[in-house]
Amino acid sequence: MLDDRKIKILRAIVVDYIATAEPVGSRTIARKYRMGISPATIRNEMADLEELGYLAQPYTSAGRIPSDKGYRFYVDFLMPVVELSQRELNEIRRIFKKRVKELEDLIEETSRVISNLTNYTSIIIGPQLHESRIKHVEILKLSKGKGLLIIVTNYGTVLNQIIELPENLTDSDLTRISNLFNNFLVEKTVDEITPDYMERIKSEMREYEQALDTLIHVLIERLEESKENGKVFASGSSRMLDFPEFKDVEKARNFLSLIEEEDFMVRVLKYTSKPNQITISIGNENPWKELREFSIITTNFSVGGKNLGIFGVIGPTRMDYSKVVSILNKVTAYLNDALSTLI
Amino acid sequence: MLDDRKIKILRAIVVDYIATAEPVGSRTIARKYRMGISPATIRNEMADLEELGYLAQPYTSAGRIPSDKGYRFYVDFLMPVVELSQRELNEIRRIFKKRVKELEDLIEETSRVISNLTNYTSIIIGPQLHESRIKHVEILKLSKGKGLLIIVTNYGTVLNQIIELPENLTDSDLTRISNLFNNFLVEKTVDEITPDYMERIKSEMREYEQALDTLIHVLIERLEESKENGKVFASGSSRMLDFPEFKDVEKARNFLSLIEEEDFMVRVLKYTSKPNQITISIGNENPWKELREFSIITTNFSVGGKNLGIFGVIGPTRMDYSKVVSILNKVTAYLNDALSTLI
DNA sequence: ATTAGCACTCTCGATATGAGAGTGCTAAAA
DNA sequence: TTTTAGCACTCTCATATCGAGAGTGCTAAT
Repeated sequence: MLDDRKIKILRAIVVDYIATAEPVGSRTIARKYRMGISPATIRNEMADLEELGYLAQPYTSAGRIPSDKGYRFYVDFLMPVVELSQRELNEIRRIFKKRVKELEDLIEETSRVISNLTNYTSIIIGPQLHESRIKHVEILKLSKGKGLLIIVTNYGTVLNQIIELPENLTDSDLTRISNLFNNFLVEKTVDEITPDYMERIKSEMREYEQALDTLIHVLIERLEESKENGKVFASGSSRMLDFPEFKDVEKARNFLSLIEEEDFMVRVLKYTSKPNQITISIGNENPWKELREFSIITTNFSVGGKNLGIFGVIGPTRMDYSKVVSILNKVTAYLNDALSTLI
Repeated sequence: MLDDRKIKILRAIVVDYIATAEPVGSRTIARKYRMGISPATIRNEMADLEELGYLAQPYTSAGRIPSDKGYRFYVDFLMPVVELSQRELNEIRRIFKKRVKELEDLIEETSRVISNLTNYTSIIIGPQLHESRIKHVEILKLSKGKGLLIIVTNYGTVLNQIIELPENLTDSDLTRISNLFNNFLVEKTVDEITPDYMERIKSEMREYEQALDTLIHVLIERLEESKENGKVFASGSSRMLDFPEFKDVEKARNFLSLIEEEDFMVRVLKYTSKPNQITISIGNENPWKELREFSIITTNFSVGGKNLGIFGVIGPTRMDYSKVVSILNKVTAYLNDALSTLI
């Protein structure tokens, strides 16, 4: 294990590098962090730390920068808990004081605040409906042959889907079918609504067999989809171009295309996050080589203990971990609170 | 007016510059575009064209590049109509063959195709509900004190809004209120639902006066909002970094922040577009100085002659205007068609 | 065990240089 | 009168050179 002095030096390097993005030299540390030992001694320690894998040197005779392992050590053992400033707190509160329209908007706003406060890119996966309960089902006729299937869940999420209806179906037929669906589906969780279960509806109403066939098919497909895939929002990807890490346009381009690939980002967030805790994934710890130079910090939000969605911050490995963690902590608390009173 | 030879030269310069992003010299034109006149003659003509404001010189003794006026002339008089390739046609058809879930998804997909095919950034304002008719209103109880107001329009768009309900309201109260709302609102256009009109509902049901008060307020607010503001989608902003215009990170950063500002982009699209035609706005023709170096091509989509939304492509003034116009034309046709059968 | 001293390494910014592309002008050719 | 060849000139851009500066590792002294 590292001795006390090595730890102090490692901490100084990580902190300084996060702040300046410049490789940190022995002289800087001695002067700026008042270690009480000479640069030469620090140099020796730094050589040790490099050998142990905590530091790296961009090129011979430059200062040192933290390696992924260095950041990991910092994150696990050294990172301070920072208090948010009054300004930051106000900004968070402001969002959650506004009256909400839809769940989705609240979540989108949340993503925006996180990005504003951290200056990194924020990504959020909206409500996943796994454990939600059906509140209401409605089938409406829009025009000849076209209808709209509407499903409402107890989280206030509304799914809808344009469907084809047999032209001879009357309004009262539709009402009967709607009622039947409601009888079968209301208060069931999305997970409980299996194709098998739905087969029973068909036997209830043989007369509409054909209409029900497609209807049920569409409904199941739609629910299946919403189980896993909440909508994805990303905010503040342009902010990243402020960091020296992206002064090279090629790198900026790669990062932005990555963010635009929603499916990929969903997989990343899902893989990275663990329920009810903040997880930090640093550089090469990510199993995707495209993310080798990024760190991802994720957490989830929930209501009544049920996991609803995931959000995360992505930035260069030289990330202000402690600030991001504080902000995520605070925002999650507010969001969970808002959700539980909202619903 | 320009004589024939000047026009030929101007065209050559615009075409070449759009393709290469390099200032075009007299020699290049003589060789590549086989004018049958010598570079010296071309030089004289180019000097004239510059004096007339159609060309500009990035610096003394570089080649010429088109000015905004030059592009404008090209767009108005010289631009060829290009046929789409089979590949491009297929890509467009593929999108519109898929079964649609919601109107919004179709629109989002459309935006994505446009960006894919043009390689520029595509922006789209989703359905504005001005002239849509209310199909159905539903008020559901989600939990104690919380409810959900759902409004369905004849375009299959579903608005929803979480609301507070008096705790003592029973389910049958809600049904009565829902029915009342439906009686008053169904088949009305969004524009027709004014606060005055809604006052009459209250007089119908004095017993629920307080509940109705907030309910009506929320409903009107929600409709008001949806009249103007469809959701905004942007696709392919990262693509822009491929253009040499953005090799400077600072410029890339500015562009991306611009795109992220949805409100601004909505204003731009609305100001730029004219109903039922493709409009092209070049560089300084845009009244916003932030857009001085960009061109915007917009058009709108509609169903049954009613304007539903706007979409546009934004890119550097050195834009492949004819290609973008062809693609927008084709996509609008397909989209309008899809919308009319969808609804 | 620590540190001063020093030679050495590497980057980075400034400066110089030359090739290349292109122009405008003049004078000759058509 | 119009076109063109020729040429001197301008400006950019890529490359090379150079020195300052920052930082290191090693050695020897403390």
